[in-house]
Amino acid sequence: MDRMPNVPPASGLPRRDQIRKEAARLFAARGFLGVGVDEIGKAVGISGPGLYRHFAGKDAMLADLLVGISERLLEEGRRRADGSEGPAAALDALIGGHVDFALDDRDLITLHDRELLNLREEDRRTVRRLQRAYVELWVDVVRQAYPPLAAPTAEPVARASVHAVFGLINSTPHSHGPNPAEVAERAGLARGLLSYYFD
Amino acid sequence: MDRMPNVPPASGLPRRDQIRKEAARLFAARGFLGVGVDEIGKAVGISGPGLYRHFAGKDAMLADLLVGISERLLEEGRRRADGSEGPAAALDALIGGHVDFALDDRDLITLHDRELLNLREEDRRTVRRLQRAYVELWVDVVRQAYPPLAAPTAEPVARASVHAVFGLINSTPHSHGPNPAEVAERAGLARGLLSYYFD
DNA sequence: CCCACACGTTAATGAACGTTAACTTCCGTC
DNA sequence: GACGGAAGTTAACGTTCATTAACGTGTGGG
Repeated sequence: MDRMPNVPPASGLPRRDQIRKEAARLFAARGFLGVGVDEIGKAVGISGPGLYRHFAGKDAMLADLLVGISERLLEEGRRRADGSEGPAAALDALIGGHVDFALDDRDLITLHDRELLNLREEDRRTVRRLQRAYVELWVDVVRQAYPPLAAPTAEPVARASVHAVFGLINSTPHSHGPNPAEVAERAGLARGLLSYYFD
Repeated sequence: MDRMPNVPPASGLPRRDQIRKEAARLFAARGFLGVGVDEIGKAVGISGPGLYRHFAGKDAMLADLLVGISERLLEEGRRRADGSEGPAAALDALIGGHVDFALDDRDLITLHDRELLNLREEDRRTVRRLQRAYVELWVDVVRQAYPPLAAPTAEPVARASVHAVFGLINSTPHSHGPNPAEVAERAGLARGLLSYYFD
């Protein structure tokens, strides 16, 4: 019986990373439940069941993607905030970092808030915890950067402002292609939104 | 053979509206592909296939929901903008209207930008066209309300601002329960974001 | 009275899908 | 040079699910 040969990755990426990338692309385009494992396999040049050598299952792929992006957002956000001098610079660093993610990992940003409900309960808790910590980081920095928001009663306002900035930046992939000028504009808008509280 | 009796709607709503409501709730909670027709049927007190007396299929339910909310948003937005005196009042009216939708049809607002990709090509085009018209309405009003944004080069900024306001208002259902105070706060934030361009 | 029709029911169908099983191929190592 | 494990393959399994088929029931107008 003749069978298809075992052909190596052929790309520079390790197979596991290649799977991550293609799965993210497909999930973003048609939703987690709208994509079959055979299709993911075909995208990386292997058969569907072949994926099980690299991930425990389809659920595990989604969990890997969402936990990964959440961890990297938080980690990089902390690194940038800590490496900045003063709250204003920290805020600029956070904005820049988030914009970078929205550009480089556009698919993951899309999945990040759309496919949470397809995670196993435990993974969902993990991701939510990371997301919460990331928001907390932003809220702290914003309240330091804009003293009026430091008042206890202004906490919900600060939180809502942060969500508005996320919505603004994250809507980039939603609209047109990766237009750097437009993205820079959005970063400027984000600063503008927050600087409103200076008046 | 004994069978289950035919029991009438039992609720004040017509069956079709009852199905709309429950389907929206379930789709919002677990995603279009994550909900089976039997489950929707059970939620309204009939069997799964019984739904086919009211809708042509599961796809048709989603299409009905998304086209419906898009039409109502546009229609009500136009009514409010036309009924206002001056651009500033029109903008306030638009914000108020959108907030009302986010409160009253919270599930639909969630679905509106998450389940587009599960529509048949034709329905997707219809919804996108309505969404685009709604955004256009907002952009026009915003540019009239804030003269600096009327400049041709400021068009992308105006558009991004509108998306930011949507993100801000629509994130309400994402977070906690239906807290009127918080929603009012978000409406205020939305005005604040835009009034930034007055300076 | 009856009968047409709206509105249900249960059973069956057929396709899609995630996962497991059994088997093959290639390569680095002793 | 054998061999063990990593990384594939195809085939099969069991479920789930949307949809259709066939059949029943209540009700309002003739």
